[in-house]
Amino acid sequence: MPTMSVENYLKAILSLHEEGKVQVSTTELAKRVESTPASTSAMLRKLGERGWVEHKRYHGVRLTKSGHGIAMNILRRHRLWECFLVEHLGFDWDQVHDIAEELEHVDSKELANRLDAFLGFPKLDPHGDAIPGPNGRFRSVAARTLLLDAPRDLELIVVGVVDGRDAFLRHLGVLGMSLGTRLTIRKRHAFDGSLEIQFNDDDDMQMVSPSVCSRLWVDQNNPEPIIEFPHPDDTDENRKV
Amino acid sequence: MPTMSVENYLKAILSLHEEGKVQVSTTELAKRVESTPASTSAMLRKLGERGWVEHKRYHGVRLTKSGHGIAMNILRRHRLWECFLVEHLGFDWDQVHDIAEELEHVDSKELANRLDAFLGFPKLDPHGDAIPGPNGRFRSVAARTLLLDAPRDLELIVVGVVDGRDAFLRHLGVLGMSLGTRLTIRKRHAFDGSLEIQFNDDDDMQMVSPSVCSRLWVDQNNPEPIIEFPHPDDTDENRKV
DNA sequence: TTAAATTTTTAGTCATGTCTAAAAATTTAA
DNA sequence: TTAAATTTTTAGACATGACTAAAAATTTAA
Repeated sequence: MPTMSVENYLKAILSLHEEGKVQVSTTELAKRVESTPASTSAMLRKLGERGWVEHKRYHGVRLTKSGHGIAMNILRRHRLWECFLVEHLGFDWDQVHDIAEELEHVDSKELANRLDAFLGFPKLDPHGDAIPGPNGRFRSVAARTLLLDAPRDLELIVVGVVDGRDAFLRHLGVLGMSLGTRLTIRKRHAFDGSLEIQFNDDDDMQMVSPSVCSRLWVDQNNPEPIIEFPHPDDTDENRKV
Repeated sequence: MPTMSVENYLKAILSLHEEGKVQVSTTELAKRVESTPASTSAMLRKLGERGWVEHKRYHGVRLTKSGHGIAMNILRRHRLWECFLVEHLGFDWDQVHDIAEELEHVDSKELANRLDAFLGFPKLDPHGDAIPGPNGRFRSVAARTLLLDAPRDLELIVVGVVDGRDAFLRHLGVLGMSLGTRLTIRKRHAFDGSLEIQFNDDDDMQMVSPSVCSRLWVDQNNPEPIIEFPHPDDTDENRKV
């Protein structure tokens, strides 16, 4: 039932959450959706009334369970369409964003699920971002992926090294990483393949070279999303395709 | 640039034109777009101002060249998406209308053209309706199609009979058909495969059995649409895919 | 801690597109 | 041809979602 405008606001709040902001400020959100703080303020009141965000005047918003669910769904559809546009229609990965921005609002669970199946249940979109499953959660990574191959926006934990030489382990120490470090890939730089990593313990960002990333095993850290919301009857297992 | 609402009105006017109405009345149009005559009246004023329809107060509307072009484009996208949904996502042909109704408004010529190519430049959608090409005109039928295999909504001309027996030719006479008869398929009945045919000379409708349809050769009658509008630089030949 | 700067909200408009009710124009029928 | 019925348009509201300008609250700095 939410309008396109509402969906865009919820999606923008989600993306700011994903960037580490727990409370999202009105001005920040306005910038993200390309509107004014005044319009955003009005919208936040409405989103609050409908139970999609928690909003304390002058103190920013955060998504509620149901708001988070809606936003994850938009993100899912956006990224599935991006896959389709690149893999099947031959668009370049940098041309598809605006079109997916429109397609994502086409409202049909059935459509998203069938498209998902048609694409072979991809875990990553063409930009290397994680695609939420039909339950509104990011899909699990196959245990022990190389950091280099892991999806963006998913909290990971370092579980092993490919290369046990002292020099490499010392270098890891310099980067502030070790076994057990919790981190999230935030950006892939196409130019040299390096990743921008967020360390989840202190929220620091760090650039990591592809040669380091290809020597680290990671696994998905938290099966539960920060805010829990999935309905018991809407899991990966009993999806209707 | 037109809004979703405008697109829906133009599409509805087109479909009424296709059903033989030269001038479309406000009430009729209101019924088709599921709004009130008052809202429709207001919209018609706007469509007139923008040059998409010709509207004389109290006397109905008809599409202008540019309005016709826009409407044909929506129809094209609608039918291409229906093809995609049925052929690639495995929907039943009777489930796809509402979804295509949303997808058709996603505004990208590039997307439509690539989708068209992906689908193999189909001439018919899953309901047997003709799909307009990128130039905004229905595509030509391959010369001498069986009437049974011809697309809907395209003016055809009877050019031959498969079966020359007297009995068949007499039956044709009873139906009011002969070589040179101009007609348009308006509906396919899934139940028995019979077609509802509109005779373009007198606007009469007639039900024709599939056994008759499979014995008649037809060709496309008028390469030009009733209202001419294609731009010289936007033809089937120089399409960008 | 108080004044200045910043952020957020409210107030008031505007555009789009919808509606109902009433008025105006046209068509139909007596 | 005039009255009745129908169709179409206008008038006046309303909802959504955007904007600018101004007021209120909060944060920062002196």
